[in-house]
Amino acid sequence: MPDSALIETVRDFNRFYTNFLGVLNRAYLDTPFTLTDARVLFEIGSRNGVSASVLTRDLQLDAAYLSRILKRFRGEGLIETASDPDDMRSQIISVTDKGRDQFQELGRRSNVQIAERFDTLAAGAPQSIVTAMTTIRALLEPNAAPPAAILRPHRAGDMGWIVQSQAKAYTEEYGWDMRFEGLVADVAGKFLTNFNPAMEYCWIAERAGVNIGSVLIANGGDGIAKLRLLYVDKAARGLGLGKTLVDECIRFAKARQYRQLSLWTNDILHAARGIYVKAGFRLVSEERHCMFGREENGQTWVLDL
Amino acid sequence: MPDSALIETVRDFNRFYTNFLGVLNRAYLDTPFTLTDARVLFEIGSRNGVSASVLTRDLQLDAAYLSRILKRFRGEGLIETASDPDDMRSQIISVTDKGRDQFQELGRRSNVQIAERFDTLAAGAPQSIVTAMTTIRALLEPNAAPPAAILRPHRAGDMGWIVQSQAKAYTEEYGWDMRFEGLVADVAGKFLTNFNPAMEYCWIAERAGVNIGSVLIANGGDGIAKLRLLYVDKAARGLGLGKTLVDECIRFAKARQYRQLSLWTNDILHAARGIYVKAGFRLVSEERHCMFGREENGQTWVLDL
DNA sequence: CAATTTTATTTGACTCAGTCAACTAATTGC
DNA sequence: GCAATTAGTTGACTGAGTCAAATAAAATTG
Repeated sequence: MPDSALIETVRDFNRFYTNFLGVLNRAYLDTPFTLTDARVLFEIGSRNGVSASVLTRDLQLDAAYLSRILKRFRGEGLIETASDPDDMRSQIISVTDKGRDQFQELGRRSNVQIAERFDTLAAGAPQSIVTAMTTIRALLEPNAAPPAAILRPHRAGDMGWIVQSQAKAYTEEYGWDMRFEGLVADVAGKFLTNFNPAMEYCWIAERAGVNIGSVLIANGGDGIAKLRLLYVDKAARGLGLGKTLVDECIRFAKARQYRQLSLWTNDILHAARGIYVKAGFRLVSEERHCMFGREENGQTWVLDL
Repeated sequence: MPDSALIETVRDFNRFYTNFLGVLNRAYLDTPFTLTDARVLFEIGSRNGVSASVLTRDLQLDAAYLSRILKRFRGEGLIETASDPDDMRSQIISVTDKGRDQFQELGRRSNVQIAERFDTLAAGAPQSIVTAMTTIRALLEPNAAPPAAILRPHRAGDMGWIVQSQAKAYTEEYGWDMRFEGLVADVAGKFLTNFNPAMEYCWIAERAGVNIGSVLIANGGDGIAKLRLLYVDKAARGLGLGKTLVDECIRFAKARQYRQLSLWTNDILHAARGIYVKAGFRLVSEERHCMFGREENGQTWVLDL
């Protein structure tokens, strides 16, 4: 549950941006088109044939209202419609040359309007605004074009991200206290301070510029590799990402000729344990503990390589 | 003149956000109020007396239309108006208790709506979105006053944020390597693992739901308090926040009857050192080192309490 | 396979958000 | 002192958008 300060900031921004858009959208008063007219024409012009019911759905418009807009556009020669041979109820709408000229003219006016508004801003401000807009768009609409997750090596700040994300997630999901965050920070700190790139590695899973998972291998000595800080963000679970991260660890451990891969987990982390079992790990010890405020069952698993 | 790719991105974002706001604003259909009603009531409720002409200007509304809204609100007992003694044409509008209850209810519904929408997002996404929104707002409206920063105690994830932010900032600003992040993680981990709330504390500076600074006090034994991990985000510098954080540390250390406050810094951190000097710290030792990849001059400062 | 339900689209009737013009009262500026 | 402007209100009106009912076509059900 996002905290109230965050929610208040979103609402404040929404009020601000409603006014901002209101000023921009009033420009349509200089044309015979309403904002809705423009949205419809633009959507038709951006697609290669589209049905009215699809427009109704995507633009959240009343079907009767859309019908009237389309009738008017047909009358003005901006669009043409043809019956859909696959569904005689339906019509396929496309834009005419005249219509394309019109929405391109609307586009030019909109471009000029934004250019004028942005010319008044400080140097560099437009680029920063666009970067921020892209961030908001990508985060609010992650499924729009779900880019593939990639695995990459860690870089500055990622250990902090691991600490923050796991602390928040496990405090919320299991009620663990700050000592858990302390332990994760300690593990992360030691990993970085003593990092040996020949035998150790950290993978970060990232999607659309946002971190969504992690795992690291540390050298435990005596030919034993330690798999640590496996984590998949709630929003990215169920996609096999955890398995991918563990598989990558096993591959790395074998390539570096470790003789064994070892890990400590808590049995309450069911999804993770399922991955370990399927990967061939065996349980070698377990003990009850209260390290994080709740009584848990810690377990050590190993995989012979 | 901003380039066409930038303009196109702005327009694309505006189309997206128009739809996003359209979905949010439709929530008002569950109340007898229109979106404009809500905007008016909210604006009146957020100010300590306001005139109709000011509302007309700030909300970009037709004066006749606003007049009707206000008449209806008066009829429903949501607002009350009084003549302005300085201008008998003008009226000062204020919200009644009933009106305040009403817009607080609208606010609650809006909060729930946004909370539900944001709960579906990836961990960290709400924070990133809010940061981006704050950036857009500040750049499009440079004359608006930034919201006040607050200091609060740490909670789950904050140590991770400290590690991440300082690692990114100092890698970028000074080229320090991962061992710096390792050290910060180690300090943070030990602080949490051994946390003693009677003698230790961590302050997080937050603005509009976004973390912007930190500092912590750890018990170094022998009556010595250690000031650690002082940090102010680049976007919040120059406002005296660092001094505020240090002052809070000194106050806490004195209240807990430590005999001395000690800290280790690097002289390249000029702003921080300036704060320490002004606070009365004295330099007791310094040594060249290469702990983070670059040759730096580490310094230990102390303040007798 | 026929009957029923659902979907796509259109048209009629209607609501009401918002605009424009004209008005009164008060203030400002020359 | 008077003309111009501002603050606010009311009357009349436009048109964006909604709701219901209609026809035609497709999908579903028994």
